Amino acid sequence: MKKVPTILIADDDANICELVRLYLEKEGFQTVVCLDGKRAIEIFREGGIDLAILDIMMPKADGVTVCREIRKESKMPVIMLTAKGETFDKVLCLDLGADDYIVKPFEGKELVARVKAVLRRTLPEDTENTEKIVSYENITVNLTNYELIINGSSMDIPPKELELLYYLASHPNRVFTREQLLEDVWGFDYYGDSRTVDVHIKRIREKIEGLSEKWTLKTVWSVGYKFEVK
Amino acid sequence: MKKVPTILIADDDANICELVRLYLEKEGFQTVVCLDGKRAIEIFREGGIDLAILDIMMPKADGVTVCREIRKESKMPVIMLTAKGETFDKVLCLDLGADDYIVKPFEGKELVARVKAVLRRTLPEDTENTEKIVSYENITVNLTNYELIINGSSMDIPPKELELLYYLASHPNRVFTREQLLEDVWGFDYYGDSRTVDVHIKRIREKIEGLSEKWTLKTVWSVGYKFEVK
DNA sequence: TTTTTCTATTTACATAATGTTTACAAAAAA
DNA sequence: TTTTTTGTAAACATTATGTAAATAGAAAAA
Repeated sequence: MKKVPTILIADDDANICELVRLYLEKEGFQTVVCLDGKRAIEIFREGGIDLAILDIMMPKADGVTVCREIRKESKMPVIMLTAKGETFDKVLCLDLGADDYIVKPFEGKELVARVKAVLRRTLPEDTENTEKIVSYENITVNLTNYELIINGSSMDIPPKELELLYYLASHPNRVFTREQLLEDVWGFDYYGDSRTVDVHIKRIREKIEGLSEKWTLKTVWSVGYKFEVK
Repeated sequence: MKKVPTILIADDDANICELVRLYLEKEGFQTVVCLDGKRAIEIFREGGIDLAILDIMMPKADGVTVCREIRKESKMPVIMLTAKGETFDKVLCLDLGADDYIVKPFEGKELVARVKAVLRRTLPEDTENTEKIVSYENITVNLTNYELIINGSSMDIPPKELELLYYLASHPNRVFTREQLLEDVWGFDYYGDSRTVDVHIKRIREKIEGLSEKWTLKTVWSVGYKFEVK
């Protein structure tokens, strides 16, 4: 359900690259590393990058140039890396369109926090503006606030059940196989028993069944499940 | 329809004052100049100042003292001026609450850039200068006076807890992750343990839970916390 | 129809994931 | 100094999740 962000790391110092890579991968991010600015631009153009960490001082094309280049073509978030004492203007940096900057030497904690903060501010903007809410008659499934409201009162429901319900409800009347649900709700890299879906469906039903004539969680024999709306 | 920011310059060296004044006025800022710390405090108290540039070494009251005095009463941005080689601890400086510091001798470009950067970071917050008060039924969280009033009587609560409560209460029913709360309540440059949030939530709950049916601090499993209002 | 086979539902349980509380140390304020 | 606030780590508690097995139900075959 949640894609792992891929982060481009560009620094001519291989040790720094390695350090940053380790910190980020420990947090579950995917990383791509390169040692000069020219290569960084190539990788960026190939696509698939969610955030770039650019050293200011790099051979072939410095961080400022790379950042400017990226900004010409995209709003992808950028964090600049700068050595302490290096002549560098942080204002220039932010004016360039960089989203944040980190001064070397830095702590892992700080790096990770800044990366996460920038991603939170930039990535979710698409999803934050389109609130993840789906409603029918007297039911509202709100994935933004993790809320399930039926007949005006909010109900307690565990996250996975809510996600599953939201997924089904946001594609009303469409049947999904257990495998599809596992892939779409649990994630492409989830390797588990498809009976798991059944159990979750049951648990959701306990909470919502009989509360409306207009909608229901229906079993489609030998196929899967659907959220049926009349 | 943007008001021109007024900047207070305090330095015992009249030449420096003049230099700073010229740089800033060239950029369209309004300025007020004074030569010692005591006068700086007076001018600050008279109001109308948007940012102060304070030399650390000044007669009557040094920059550190002035900054501390200002911080007692307001969040007005402050930039410290320090001579190269002067014994000075930039950490102390920022801990004081200063927003930035500039080492003499400086270039006009740098000065202007830093002033603009600080204003950009701080002014927009000030524009939300409507009183920071939020109320529901029998609870009033007042961040302006650091007051928490429930059922008409004011309760003792430490500042951080109040800030957290205020933040949550001012976005009712919205879930925040621990990371978001750390960033928004503690500040973007805080890199502490996210369990810290839990502990603060617990401490707030000890003080406010059970005092109303209409609102509560709710845990949203695997997500974070929210201030729920019915 | 009856039987068989396949599929879904339910239950119970183990384990994993997450939240809460406590205790204490460090930092800040009084 | 003493007190209060704040942050951290660890023990503890709770909730969620996934799996397996037992049970029930529907469709297909005899």
